[in-house]
Amino acid sequence: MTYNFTEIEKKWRNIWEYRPVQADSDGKTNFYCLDMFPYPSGSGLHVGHWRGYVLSDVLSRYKILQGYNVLHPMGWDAFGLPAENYAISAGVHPAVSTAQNVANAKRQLQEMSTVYDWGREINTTDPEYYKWTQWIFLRMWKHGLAYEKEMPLNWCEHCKCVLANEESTGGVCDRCGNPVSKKLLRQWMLKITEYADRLLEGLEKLDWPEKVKKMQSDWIGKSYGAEVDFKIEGSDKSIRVFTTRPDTLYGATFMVLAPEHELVGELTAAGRREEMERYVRNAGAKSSVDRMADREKTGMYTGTCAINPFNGSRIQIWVSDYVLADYGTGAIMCVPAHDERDFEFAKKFGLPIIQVIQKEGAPETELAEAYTGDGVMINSHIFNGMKASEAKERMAEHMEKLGVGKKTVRYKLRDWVFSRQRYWGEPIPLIHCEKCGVVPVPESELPVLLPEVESYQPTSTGESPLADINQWVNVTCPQCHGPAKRETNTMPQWAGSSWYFLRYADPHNKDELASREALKKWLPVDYYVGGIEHAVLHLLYSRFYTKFLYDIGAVDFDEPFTKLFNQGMVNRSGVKMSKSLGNVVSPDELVQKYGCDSLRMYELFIGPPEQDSEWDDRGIDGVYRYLNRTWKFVCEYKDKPLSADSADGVPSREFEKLRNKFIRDITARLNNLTLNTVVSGFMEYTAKISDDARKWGGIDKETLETLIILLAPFTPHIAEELWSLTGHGESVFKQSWPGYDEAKAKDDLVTVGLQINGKLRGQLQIPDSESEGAALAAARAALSKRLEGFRVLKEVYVPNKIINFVVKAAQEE
RNA sequence: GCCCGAAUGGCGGAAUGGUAGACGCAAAGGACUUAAAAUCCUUCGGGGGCGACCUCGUGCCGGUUCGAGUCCGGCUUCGGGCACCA
Repeated sequence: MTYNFTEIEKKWRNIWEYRPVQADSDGKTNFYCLDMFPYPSGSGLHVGHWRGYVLSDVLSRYKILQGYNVLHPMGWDAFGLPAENYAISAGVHPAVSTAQNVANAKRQLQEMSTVYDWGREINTTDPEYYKWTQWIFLRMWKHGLAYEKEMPLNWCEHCKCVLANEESTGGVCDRCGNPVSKKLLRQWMLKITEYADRLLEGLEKLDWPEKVKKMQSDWIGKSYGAEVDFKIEGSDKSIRVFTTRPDTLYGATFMVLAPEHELVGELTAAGRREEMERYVRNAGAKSSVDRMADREKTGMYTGTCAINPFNGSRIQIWVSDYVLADYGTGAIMCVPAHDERDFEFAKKFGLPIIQVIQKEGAPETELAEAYTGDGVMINSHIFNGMKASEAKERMAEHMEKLGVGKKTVRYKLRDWVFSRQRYWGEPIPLIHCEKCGVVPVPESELPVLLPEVESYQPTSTGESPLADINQWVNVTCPQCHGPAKRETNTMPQWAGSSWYFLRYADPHNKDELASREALKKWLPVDYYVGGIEHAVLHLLYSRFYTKFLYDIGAVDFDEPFTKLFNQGMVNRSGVKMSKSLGNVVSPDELVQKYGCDSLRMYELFIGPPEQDSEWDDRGIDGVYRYLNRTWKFVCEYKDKPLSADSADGVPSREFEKLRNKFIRDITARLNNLTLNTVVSGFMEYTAKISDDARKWGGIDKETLETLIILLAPFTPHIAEELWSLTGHGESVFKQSWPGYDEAKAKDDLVTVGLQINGKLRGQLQIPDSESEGAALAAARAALSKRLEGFRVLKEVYVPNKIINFVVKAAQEE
């Protein structure tokens, strides 16, 4: 009587394929449980991927048993650099390698027996799918959200491609880890900044980890301040700056322009031009990494001055690369007394420092460093004596009155660089006509198919490989029918994943991205499971897309994911599993050796789901042994109900109590998603009822069958087989999640800890309903020896928990 | 530099302010076996005692409380995010 998992798992996988475990009837509450879909890499899935998928599968199966109508789909994010880079390194066409990788990953997922609805499988590289990816882009273009711009962009020489701001972290390419440089290119941009405020406000109502919300709001980076105009001496022009500290305006003793600022050439005095050009060129050539690593301030005086609009003093205009061209106005007013960077710059170049805020009670001495705290205004004319925090508001109003500035708001968020110079992506459905300019491909002609080519290697020129395919590039203009050329850049990997969750609701629709009805039924996503690495990429882009689709009336909700859960990574030797480190554990062998149920349960047992965990090859033995014991236990006792001798009812009441308690605990733990403790709970409970069954020579049917149902979401095969062995013809997933009765879960006797001065000194078993007086009397008796010679100052009684005597030695009095 | 987390046995980890170390791994001893594997039983934070027991113990220093792994203040170390955003 051994547990033959190979046979059992094979058997049920086959049966489930014909009769998928999927809730189907209407009239139930709908529940949309979604995994972040993977890009199908060549190395397949490892045990780290399984972690999230097991979690969402357990949750889906639990909801099915609770009677929900569950949508749990899966698909493939198959366009983009990772897929293309893999294809290039493997020397095969991306379409071929992608298809292979999808097939392999799908096989792995099916070996997990996840309840994915494969009838809804989607693939971002399917023309029927990317037709709608292109459609959304066209709608954005028509609404003025997509625009073309030539500007210095993040360029990765290794990927030979531009990167979005979000894809360049710490000056390094998010994809390949190589340094990013700036390159002047004409690119398509999406005006995500137009949604900055709504993307920020929308976070409030989301049930997401605080960490992710914070990362998004930091990324959007809203700051309140003022724009101020500084007149240029000897010119009628002025320089506009953005500052969050209008209260420090009297302390502005110089200005700095970014090297890329448009006025740099004009303001540079004749004798300094050559040197300035050199400085600007050097600054532009620095990679982002160098620019950040090399924090020593450099800069050059233009030879021109501006006028401080409040006190009329002449202040020098400098150029330095510590000012960013693409934030604010690309120019700043510098208040060295109250800004660390300005202080450093002023010290280095001998520029004046005027303190305008004094820390309350601090002596009036020269500043050794910038003071950035609050305080009282000094050297600020009529504002002297005011608190700086209040002066901020007053002075902003004052400058509005004088007409030299106005209150404003700025964001760190930049527009989204949306075009890529690579082959393996959705073609951007636009046409460049010499006469008509940029013309959209008519919606009726979508999708614009990605042409089949022999050579898809990236070029270094900043142009897509598609530019070489003349017969594809050259078209007639849809408007004037004259000669025109297709846009040859493709969309970034994020395009297809920014809306895929909508398509699952209605994956085969040929007329719309999804029908109103289907969207209404399923969206927004109730539960979204995935890694934290997409905190500001995919999750921000998806929210932007959803808000746009809401605005054009395509969907009637404006946040796509109601609840987000980030599962922790699975590490090995303290580092992330990755193919390049060679520390990847493949689930395939483990399934072969221990079975899918064991691996599923071990993935949960390994640690708290939201925390990173360390993979231990031997740990899986524990759950494997547990499942074997459970198997033997059920098989041994399925035909041994409690005998008639136990008619006094004691054993069945005991089982009833244990059962109700366990259902209560497991349900609570499942709702909390503390799934590691669910597994330990099963181990303890099964051991306990096995012992009792042995003790009494049997176990009641309900207790045995409840165990099987409760196990079903976690270890579906063994549960289904045991369910069948206990004489049921219908799937265990047609059962209902068991309820419990709090009254029946109650213990008659409770164990109470006995303490003296907070230290444990004994235990006491008392009836649950014992009165406080009786409990204290019993406790006093139990500790009588220890209490001798002490005076009891206080007795603390916490029912069902603890009795504490606060005492003092008699002779101390 | 700024902003988040985290710190508990040999290891993964458990513990609504109430009996710290559940559950599992590893290790040691035993049973079964010709033997091994598998399985089952026992032990398993440190120190002390023949012993029922005593004592110390949740990164460090303080505080609140009858009682702190848990709450508060100040550190240390590690991990993550952002990083010249004016």
